[in-house]
Amino acid sequence: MIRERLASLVEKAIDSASKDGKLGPLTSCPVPVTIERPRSLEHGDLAVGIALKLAGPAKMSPLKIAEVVAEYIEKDAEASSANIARLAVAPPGFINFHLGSGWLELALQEIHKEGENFGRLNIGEGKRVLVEYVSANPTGDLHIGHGRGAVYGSCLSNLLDFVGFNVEQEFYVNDAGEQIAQLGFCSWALYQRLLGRDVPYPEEGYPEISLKHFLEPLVAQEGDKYMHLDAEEGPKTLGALTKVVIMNSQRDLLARLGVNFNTWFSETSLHTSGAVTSVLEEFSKREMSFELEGALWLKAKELGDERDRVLRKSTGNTTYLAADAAYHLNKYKRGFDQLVTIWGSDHHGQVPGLKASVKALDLDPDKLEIILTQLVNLQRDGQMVRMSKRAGTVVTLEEVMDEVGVDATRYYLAESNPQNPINFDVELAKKSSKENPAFYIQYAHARCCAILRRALEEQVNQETGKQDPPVLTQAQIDEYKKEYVANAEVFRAAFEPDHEVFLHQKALVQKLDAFPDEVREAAVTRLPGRLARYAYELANDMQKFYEVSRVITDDLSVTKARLGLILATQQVLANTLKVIGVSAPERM
RNA sequence: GUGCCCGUAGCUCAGCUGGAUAGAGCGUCGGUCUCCGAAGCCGAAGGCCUUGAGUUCGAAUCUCAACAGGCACGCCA
Repeated sequence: MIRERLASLVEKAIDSASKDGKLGPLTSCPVPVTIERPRSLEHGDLAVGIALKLAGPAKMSPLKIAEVVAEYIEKDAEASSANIARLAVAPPGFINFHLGSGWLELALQEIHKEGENFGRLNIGEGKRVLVEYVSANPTGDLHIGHGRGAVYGSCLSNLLDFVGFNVEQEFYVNDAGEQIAQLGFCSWALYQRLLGRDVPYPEEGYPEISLKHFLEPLVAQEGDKYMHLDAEEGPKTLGALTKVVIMNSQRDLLARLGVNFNTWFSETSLHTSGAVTSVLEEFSKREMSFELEGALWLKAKELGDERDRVLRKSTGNTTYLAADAAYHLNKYKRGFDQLVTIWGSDHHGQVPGLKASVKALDLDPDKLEIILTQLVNLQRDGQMVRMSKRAGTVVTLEEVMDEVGVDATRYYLAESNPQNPINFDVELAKKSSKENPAFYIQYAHARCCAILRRALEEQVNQETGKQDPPVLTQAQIDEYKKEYVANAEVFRAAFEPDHEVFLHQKALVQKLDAFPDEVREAAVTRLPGRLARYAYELANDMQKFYEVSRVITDDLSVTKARLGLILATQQVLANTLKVIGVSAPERM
């Protein structure tokens, strides 16, 4: 908020200066003004590097431009009333602002006004967006890679919702084709074996050990009622049953991770409804496909792919791409304004094919955004854990969550950017689970709550040994909350003249104030992990503030002001944690 | 071989659309609780941003090349 106001002041100054002919050939500000945060405190609270960007078009030295712009800002009546304490030009051409406490008071008031909506934006304008992610085969346990996609997709969905999109989250169930047939054979064999019939287990199938825990409850519940089935019906029936068991287990596990879907879209339904055949007809109607050697091909090369792709094999079976094309056509037909598809990076080879099929159907390719999440290398004590599905040595997501804790797992996966590969060391994560960032942030939140509780609770007087009454009553707190909204000046008493102390206080408020900017940045770059890191920084600033500023004091006006600051901090921490899907406990 | 992703402190990661002295956490070492939660705070050590060119006022950031790692290159899903 502060930055926005400042940016418009700077822009205004540039406009008037250029109209006065003070900026060479410029007649208006050609580039948007962005206010930055200087790294070093010596450079002030905020800075603008616009003069450096204007140097080219204005044909003047950046320093000179900065001086001119600074002069115009100082002339501006609004600027002088806006409580800028000091303004300085520094080489190579920065304009640095030192802000007075008035800005800070307004920032705090804003947070109290908005409450749980502080940081919420409307860049989505209510547009409907579908986020598809995880989309694992229902043939086994989810692993850490799925976990990453799940957490990323979930955080992105929360974030898009927070910035005003109407978000739906969908899991595409790959429940058709070869893999599910394999599941049928394996589960049928395993079913019989569990009930004592000596049949061989398919050698090429999923490892027996990775399927066993899904079949066991099934056997316990259903008993031997399917034992009479033949070699055709057995795999079909058991496959279908096992699929449901696995899907339920995936759903439950994801829910534990805070990942919840609106819809589970079945690939099979695309085949049974005729959507796949109809999309193939659509391709041929548009002359975007051709037959060669008994197979049906998509003319993908014409549409930017490096080669053409098979839609229907010479066996008559359709390919994965055909189903995917049908699926995405279905998404478009459902009327979303934006489609976000999140895939593991091992599927990046499919991207051109999918994009080509979208173009071939004359759908708007700009609506479809495909985001790839890089792989997670699972380590244990620095040693790479080789993941082999065949050997059954996959470490499941559930095991990781059990070992390192749900919040820590979620935070760790949320924090990283999807395009970077990450190493997840289970032992390290476990070891540091007491000092991990998720804990630290939650601790800061709990501490804010503790301060409020402290104010409301009776205290044992250390000298007299008797109970002292609470410093504040709930009625007073309620009264204060109204004041926080009504009058920004109540916060003035929170700040101290002592420079060192004030720096910490100011840093905290500035960080709070930056939240909406962080949200915007995270949303447009599709990097919700920024907010995870922001939460950590905010927690850090809160702790530093806490060290030097006593909240509950004898001075009621100071107590009131600082409590307002603490409540604002708690609010923003809670808002951030909500987006990244980590719980915000009141005590721990 | 081709395409995509990546290479920043001992380890795990940030670094926004090129901008001021490259930042955190963990780990290491040293301080700090008669006082709102010490799961905290303060300080120190730790860097040829893989290498080499280029673009420019200015590059960890953009371009090209090399080197190293990962993934994908099917009428598999």
